[in-house]
This record gives sequence, C-alpha cells and structure tokens, in this order.
Amino acid sequence: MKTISEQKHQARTPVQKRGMETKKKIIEAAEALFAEKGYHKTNALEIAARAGVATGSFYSYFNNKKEVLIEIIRNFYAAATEKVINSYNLEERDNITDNYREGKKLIHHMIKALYEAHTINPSLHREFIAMVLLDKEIEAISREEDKKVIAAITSIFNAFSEHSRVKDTEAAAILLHRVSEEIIHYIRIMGSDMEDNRLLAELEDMICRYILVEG
Amino acid sequence: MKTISEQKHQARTPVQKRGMETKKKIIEAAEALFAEKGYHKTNALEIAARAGVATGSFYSYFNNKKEVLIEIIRNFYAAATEKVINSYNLEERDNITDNYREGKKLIHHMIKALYEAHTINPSLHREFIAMVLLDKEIEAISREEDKKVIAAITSIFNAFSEHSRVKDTEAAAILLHRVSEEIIHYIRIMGSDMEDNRLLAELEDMICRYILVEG
Amino acid sequence: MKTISEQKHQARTPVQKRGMETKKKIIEAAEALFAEKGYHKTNALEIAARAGVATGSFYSYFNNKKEVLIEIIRNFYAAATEKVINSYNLEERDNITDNYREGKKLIHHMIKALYEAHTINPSLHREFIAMVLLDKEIEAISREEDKKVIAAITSIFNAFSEHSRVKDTEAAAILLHRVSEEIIHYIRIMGSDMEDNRLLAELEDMICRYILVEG
Amino acid sequence: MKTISEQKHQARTPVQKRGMETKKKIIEAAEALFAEKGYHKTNALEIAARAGVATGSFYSYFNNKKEVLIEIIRNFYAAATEKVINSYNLEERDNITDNYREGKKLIHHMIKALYEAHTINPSLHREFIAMVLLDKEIEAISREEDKKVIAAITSIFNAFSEHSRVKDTEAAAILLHRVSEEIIHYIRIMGSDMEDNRLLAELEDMICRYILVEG
DNA sequence: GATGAATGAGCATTCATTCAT
DNA sequence: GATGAATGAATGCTCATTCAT
Repeated sequence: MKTISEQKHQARTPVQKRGMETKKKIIEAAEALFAEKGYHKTNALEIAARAGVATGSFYSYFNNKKEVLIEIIRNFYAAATEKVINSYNLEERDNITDNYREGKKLIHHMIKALYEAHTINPSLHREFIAMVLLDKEIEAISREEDKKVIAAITSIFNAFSEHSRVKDTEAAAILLHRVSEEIIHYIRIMGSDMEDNRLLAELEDMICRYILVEG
Repeated sequence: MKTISEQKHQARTPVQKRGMETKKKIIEAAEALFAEKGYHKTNALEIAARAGVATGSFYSYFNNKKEVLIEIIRNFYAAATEKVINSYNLEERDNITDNYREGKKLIHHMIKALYEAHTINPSLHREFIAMVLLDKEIEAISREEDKKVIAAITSIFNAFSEHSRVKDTEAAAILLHRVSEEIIHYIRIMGSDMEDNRLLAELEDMICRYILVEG
Repeated sequence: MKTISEQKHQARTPVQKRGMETKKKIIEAAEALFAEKGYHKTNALEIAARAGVATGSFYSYFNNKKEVLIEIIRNFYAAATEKVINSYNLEERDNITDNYREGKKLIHHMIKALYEAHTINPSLHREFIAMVLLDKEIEAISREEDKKVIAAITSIFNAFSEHSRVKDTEAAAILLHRVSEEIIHYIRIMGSDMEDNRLLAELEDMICRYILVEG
Repeated sequence: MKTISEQKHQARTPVQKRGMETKKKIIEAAEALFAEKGYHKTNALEIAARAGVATGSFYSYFNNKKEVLIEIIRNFYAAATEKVINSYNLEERDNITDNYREGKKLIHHMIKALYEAHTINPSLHREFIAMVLLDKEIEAISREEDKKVIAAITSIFNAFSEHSRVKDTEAAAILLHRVSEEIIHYIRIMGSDMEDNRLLAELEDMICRYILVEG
C-alpha cells in the first residue's frame, strides 16, 4: 500500500547563483559556530541566524545539522589529502641521492610541509577528529581519505626501496601516516607546552632512523 | 529574598553501603549505555532505568550526565596510567645490558604490555577520546594522567641515558607516549584491516632504531 | 499606510489555453496525490511538483490547498449527481406498469445503475466523504447536490404515487437516497468481504418491499 | 550493530492515582478540543494547556495526538457497541409472537433505543466517522466493533427465522446495521431539516416490511 | 505569466531537572 | 533516602505563502 510519495523531503541542490551563495553562507556560518561552540552545542536555528537566512532555508539545503558537518568535513579532508599528498611529492624527490643527509633533508621538508599544511582552526579540527570517532558515516569519509594518503606513502616507499630500510611498506606507510598526523595534531590542536620544534626534531629523527639506510 | 539558598544542589557522596551500591549501579549502567549508543545519545532517564533506580536517585548521586562520564573517565584513566606505568617498570629493566638485542627485547615487552593493557570496550574508548577532544574538563583529566606517564618515560630515559641515542628526553618521552598510544588505539579501536602484528612489528622497529644505540 | 492593498491576493481565472492546461495539470496532480496519500498529508509543494509547475504557479490558480479540493469535489459531485439522476430517469420508466415484477425490475436497474456509476478511486472517495464531514464549506456542496438527487427521487415518487406504498414522499426520498448511497459506498469504498451481489440483492429486496404495492 | 536501545520512548501506563487522573484530564481536554475545532486543527500543546498539564506530561501518556484519538475512539466504540447490542436484546424479545404488530412494536423499540443511544456530541462524532475513513488503524477499530454488532443482529435473525422473511441473514444483518446507523447518523450528526420522527417512521416501515412476514 | 528561492510562524517532540509523596 | 510524575524550555523540522528575478 505504500505509495511513491513516502519520499523523504530531499535537500535542494542549488544551481542558480543565489542558491549557491546561500548554501555557502550556511556552510560558513556552521563552520564558524562549530569552531566556536562545538558541533553538539550548535543548533540549526543558530546556524541559520548566523548565516542571515531563515530556518527554512537551512532545511532547504541540508536535511539536518549533521549533513552540514559532513559537507564541511568532506571538503576539509579532500583539501587536506591534497595538501598532504603534495607535501610528499616535493620536487626535491627527483634529486634524491643515496646518501643519508639527502634523505634526512627530504624528510625534514616533508614534515615541515605537513606541519604547514595543518592551518585549520584547532577547535574545529578537534570537532572533526572527535566526530570521526563518534560517527560511522564521518569515520568512513576519513578512512577513505586516509587510504589515499597511505597509498601515496606506499608508492614513495616502493619507488625508493633501495634507499630505505623498510620491508613491510604497507604497514610502514600506515605507521608513518598515523605517527606524523598524531604528532602534528598534538602540536597544532592540543597546544603542547613544549616548543613545536623540539617535538618536530625528535619526530624527524625518529622517522629518519626508521626509514633511512645509514650510510 | 534568595540568599544562601542560591547554593547549587549538591550531589550526595554516599558513605553507607546501600548508597555505594546504588552509585555503582548507576555508573555501570552509564558505562554500558555510553558504549552502546554513545554519550550524547544517552540520557539520564535511560541511565536510571538501566540501573534500576528512579530518575531522582540519579540526581542524588550526580548533578548531571557529564559528572557520571567524568567519574567513569577518571577511573578509567587512573587505571590505565597505572597499567601503562607498570608496563614500563618491567622487572627485566634491572637486567638491562648495553647490547642492542637486550634493548630490543625490552621494548618488545613494553609494547606488548601496552597492547595487552588496552582491553577496554572500543566503542567506549572512542567516546572517551572524543570527549577529551570536546570537553576542557575531561581534557584536563587526560592531560594530568598523560603527564604521569610521560614523567615515567622520562625517568626511564634518564636512568638509561648511556644506552640511548635520545638527547631531548622530555620531547622523546612525549613522542614515544603519543606514538605508542596512537598506534595501539589505531589497532584496538579503529579496527585496522591489517594484522595487528605487522603494525606492532614496525612500531617496535621504529622505536628501537630511534632509541637504541646500535651495538 | 496599508489601505486598499489589504485586498487578498486573488487567484487567477485562466482564460487562455495555456492557463487552462496548467490549471488542469494542477487539478490532476492534486487528485492523484489526494488519492494516494490523503488530503491532509499532501502539500502544495508536492502538488506543484507532481503537476510539473512551479510552486508559485500553484498559487496563481488557487489561493490554497483547500480550493483545489473544492474544485475537485465540486466537479466530482456535479458529475455524480448527473449520473445518479440519469440512473433514475431510465427509459424503462415509461414502460412502468402496475405490477410488482415490473417495479422490481425497474428498481433492480436503478440500483445497478447507481452501482455502476460509482467508479471513482475508493481512496479518493473516502477523502471526499471525510471532508464533507470535516468541512462546512464542502458539506454545503454535498448538501446542494444531495438536494437535487432527493428532488429527483421525490418527483419519481410523485409521478408513480399510485403504484407506491410511500406516503411521506419527501422523507422516503431522503431515506432511499441515503440508504442506497450508504450501501453502495460500503461495497465500493469499504471493501466488504461479502460478495457485492448478496448485499445488493438484499438492498433491492428491501427497497422493493418498502416502495412497491404488492400485487 | 543496532543495539537494544533503539527503543522508541514508550508512553507511560499510569498505575498510581495521580497518573490516572492526569491521563483522564488529557483525554477529556482532547475530546473537548476535537469536538470544538476538529482533530486536525487541534495540537498537542493545546490539549496539554486545556488539560492544565505541561506539554511533557502529554507525551508521557501518549506518543502523539493520534494515540489520544485512538484511545477516545476505542472507548467510544466499545461503549456504543454495548449500548447498541443491548438495544437489540430488549426484554420484549422473549414475548415475541408470530404476529406482525408485535414484530413492528419490537422494531420500533429497537430503532428508538438506537436513536437514544446516539447521544455523543455531533461534531465529535463527525470527526470519528471521518477518521474511520481516513485512517486504517482507526478503521480497524470500527470494523472490529461493527463485527460484534453484525454478529448480534445475525443471531437475532437466526433465533427468529420462522417469523422473518430474510434468507441471507448475514447480508441482511450488514444491511440493517449500515442502514440504521446511516439514518440515525444523518439525523443526529448531519442535522437534517426534517423532523426526526418522519425519517424514523419511514425507516421503521422499511425495516418492518423487509423483515417481517406479513400476518 | 512562470519560476523557485526565501521566509518564518507553527507544531511535534525531547529531556534535564525538580519536588511532592 | 527513594520514587517517578510533572515540568517547560529548548530544538528539530515542516509548509503555506510571498516575491524578486
């Protein structure tokens, strides 16, 4: 007996310029509020108000608060992945030689690049990481992006296998990815008391020793 | 007219046996629910119902939902710190010698111990980590415990400085702590597809190379 | 400052061909949706969407949802009245004789005709009957049409008074009208488990006994 | 992955006196409002306000507006069925004789009893009948009660088969039930212009002629 | 005329918390 | 102390209607 019209109200996908702008305003407002007071303490009404649109408009573009978050996170992770992969694809890679100091310099640049890439508002970033832990759908987005980064690292290992100590490149890629992200998150979003450079220096040292063949 | 009575209703601290048991029942119910459906989706009514007590009783022991979480997290982190520190204070420590293989064996045991120590329900653990990111008060608890662990690691470094490559022991301690936790969390709570041992092996290798003086 | 412009926006009455078609499309869409999901669960947006016109266009032709319903119901009842009255004005009427069997045959045809005339979608018909009960304006439409039918029946009684038992022709007309409609609705829209013919046969018998002079 | 706690908040079933009274107040308020402004135009907030309880209390006892309606309708139909069946079980039944006048007297009493039994507020009754047409769940309640009445009528036919013209007692029972209800509803809730007695007299005549063997 | 984005009042529902019993 | 009914502010979401393009 269920008819076709059981259909759930579908969020609008704007095509016109005005619609695009409204959607953008909503996303920006949501982002600001998520950063300021956190996702759970923000509600749709506030987002709409901050965006300067009516509540109804919010629900024209998103079915609920989570959908905005997902859109924001998706964009953020896509951009982050790109940045990170780029940071691994430095031009210097071409100049790689077989000596330890060159490798060290390369790793130094990579870490620096990764560090520089993490420029997002720390509070917002906390929310994202928390939501990855709390929500399966958001976790899936994060995993998808992680896969790309890990694939990139693995391919680097494979390309430079003769210069590297690493045997299990797949495990090593995951290890490196998680370790680098973790330490940079620690610095960037946890606000370590320690000077950033001291931790980065140790990280660099650890990675070099782990990866590079001593020569 | 309101004078002294502005005082916030204060949750009772039970001393009698019955009260202790009621409180314990509430904590266990809350823990189960936080694990099953997450902290944010659990409410006081449900916790009381699951604990088999009246709603009012819940508010006799806790001022709100967060207080239960804090109590649970506090207990969990205290126990975790103890386990972790114990895992670093292995008896073998006394037998340490200056050779690489002994050091490697020691690190292997430490990682194993850390891995074994992480036996909490993964969903609950996710909630905890997320809440550390989302709530300043909970973050403070976590930081406090982390400090203890880091102090323990630092003291190990100091004790064995002659056998270790590490110079900046404080930074190294933080690095080691975060890296180990991160990888073990990755295995334990993210449910990596990879066999646990492959990642653990790489972690061990990385730490050894980082810390130990080659013999 | 508001003066003349207090005037309620007046729905357009289309005269051009395009306008007529748009209005027709809206009415058909509304009818389909009212049948599928009921009047109360259908909204203007959906009607417009199903009709393939813009929301705004809907409000060009109708001031609100109820107006469409009224237009549909008005059309439906006008057509129904016509059908029903025609079913009472059978040619056989002319051949009426004074004997019981002829009268019975005539009543049989009338009931059959009434039954055949009720071909509307049962769900939609339910909505109509419900709305007649729920809305005074719609009730008035229904009453108006009923009056015509009752007048027709009364005039038949008057024409054949010598062959009929009925004294209070006005009351009898109402009785007959309501009884016939009720039973046919029961069959048609309630979906009685019983075979239609059994009920129709009893109805026929009852009406015959009530009206016809035994001969 | 779906846990137990997907459980929908369950409406409370009050056992204590206070709870019973609150529920009763809500039901009475709902009934009054449904009669005054109709089911669809009444909302939960109003019902609570009229009942003199908080919105939350409404939702403690009912999951939504429809549930109150169902409770009211269920009670109403149960009472109505009882009244109607009682009206068919008149004591005079025992005195039934084989002559037409006795039968006529009996039928007269039955119709009178049925008429007297319909004392509900007409507006409310309209709502009920409309909702039977509009909502499957409510329709089911009505059908269930109708079955009982029809069974009672059938059993009367069976008991007095020798005095009755009726062959297909099942169909006749349905016919009689619907016809009587319809005419009495017409009088009671549609507010016929005609004096009630004229229609009732015709109804009585029709039923007598239909059922009774002429003596 | 037609369009469909925008509006915002309105309604359903939840839940932390209190308090009379 | 324990109970659980009652509270009502808060929030999510819908939809009739308007109006700039």
